[in-house]
Amino acid sequence: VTQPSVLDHPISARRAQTRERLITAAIAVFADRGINGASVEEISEAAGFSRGAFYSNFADKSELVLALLAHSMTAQFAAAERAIGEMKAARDLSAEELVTLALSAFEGGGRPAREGVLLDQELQLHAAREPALHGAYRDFVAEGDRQLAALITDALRHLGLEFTVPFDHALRLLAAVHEHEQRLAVFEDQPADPAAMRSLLLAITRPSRVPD
Amino acid sequence: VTQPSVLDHPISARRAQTRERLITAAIAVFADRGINGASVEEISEAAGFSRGAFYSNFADKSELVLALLAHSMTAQFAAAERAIGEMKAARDLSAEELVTLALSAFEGGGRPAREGVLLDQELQLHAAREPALHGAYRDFVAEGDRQLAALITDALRHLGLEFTVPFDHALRLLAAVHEHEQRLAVFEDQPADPAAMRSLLLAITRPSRVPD
DNA sequence: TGTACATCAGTGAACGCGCGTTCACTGATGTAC
DNA sequence: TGTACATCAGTGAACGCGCGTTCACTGATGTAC
Repeated sequence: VTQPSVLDHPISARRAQTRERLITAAIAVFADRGINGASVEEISEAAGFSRGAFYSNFADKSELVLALLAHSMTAQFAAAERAIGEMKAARDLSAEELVTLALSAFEGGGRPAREGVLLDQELQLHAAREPALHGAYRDFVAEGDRQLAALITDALRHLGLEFTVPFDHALRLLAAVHEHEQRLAVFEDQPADPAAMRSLLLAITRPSRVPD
Repeated sequence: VTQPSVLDHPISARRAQTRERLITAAIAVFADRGINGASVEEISEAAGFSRGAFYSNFADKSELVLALLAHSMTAQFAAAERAIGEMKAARDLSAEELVTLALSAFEGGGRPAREGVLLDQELQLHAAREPALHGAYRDFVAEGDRQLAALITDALRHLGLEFTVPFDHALRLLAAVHEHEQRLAVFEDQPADPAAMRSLLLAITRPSRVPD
């Protein structure tokens, strides 16, 4: 679903920067007010612009949401790249630290945890309600899974482990548990407790039979 | 957090019924419009009343949300009871069927799957944004976990299985995976694929050493 | 059982505020000579 | 480099709609004798 931009002109650097600032502001405002609860005024003001500037850059509020989805995707991929790098550099991490590191890249694309979790949940709900976004959201998830698969494969090799269950099941289990813990952590004062994740890892991995 | 009702009078049967109809309507409207996106008019109309009736029964929209949270809790507990009954009656279910049966009682309290999932997610997000609701929501989750623990204990005994990981970790893993699959199913046309759940169960259970 | 009155539950019109969106404008940036 | 003009990006006032909430009212239910 390619949404035509407001203008077909090549966008100037100044314009791109304004858009970027509006999107960044929207992330924060959406996270704490909700997509429906956030007003165009709040977003514009948080970005340091008037409402007019908003409408000069986005056809309407729903185009912003679309842009934000795309932005989240990009941010997530960048965070994944970064995580791969960190993982390769890390030498003395435990299995669940390594896996949590990998997974963390996939919620909120490296944003503050609470904000990223709430925004993702908000976007998911929004996409669920708009049939037009179902396809886009599925692609988003699928691509995320693909990148996550690469990361986890690396991590396992690095640790000398292999899964005792089919790889794609393992992936879904890890993602599910990570998401769940992150969501509950929003209501706690301390960060998420990694104990359940550790149990899961112990249960679904074993030393690799084929050392490299 | 005990919210005082609009009136302190004992509520008449008629009044109770109106409240009930408004709450039922609100569940459906919240699920597909979002809590913020649903108007008092839509809700009242769906229940077959005027807006005035709404304000005769709830101080304002946020009191309705509170009532709905309480209602969800009650519905969930009732569904849990029912699930226990069904489980005791069932004789020839596989392990993951039994566990999925138990878990299903805990999302949406026996409502249509899609509606229940969306509403729960909506309530969670709402509670996350209102610091005043954090405590109530935590209690809600804690009580749910307690009931789920009872259900799962029964199911395991029935199946002659025990967990290979600490019981409360197992509980969190099961809940996490179930939630995750339910949420993804909203975007698919078919119901959730139980394969990942099956893998999880295989990985974290073993035949019980202490037969009864 | 019937009548007179009091209270209750729900109606629907009205109000005012905030929001999304538009638009005539102005100051900033870019271009041509 | 400087001036004249054209285009672009953002401003802020204005508009109108929909929403939450209020309230004077009416028909329904309950009570007393």
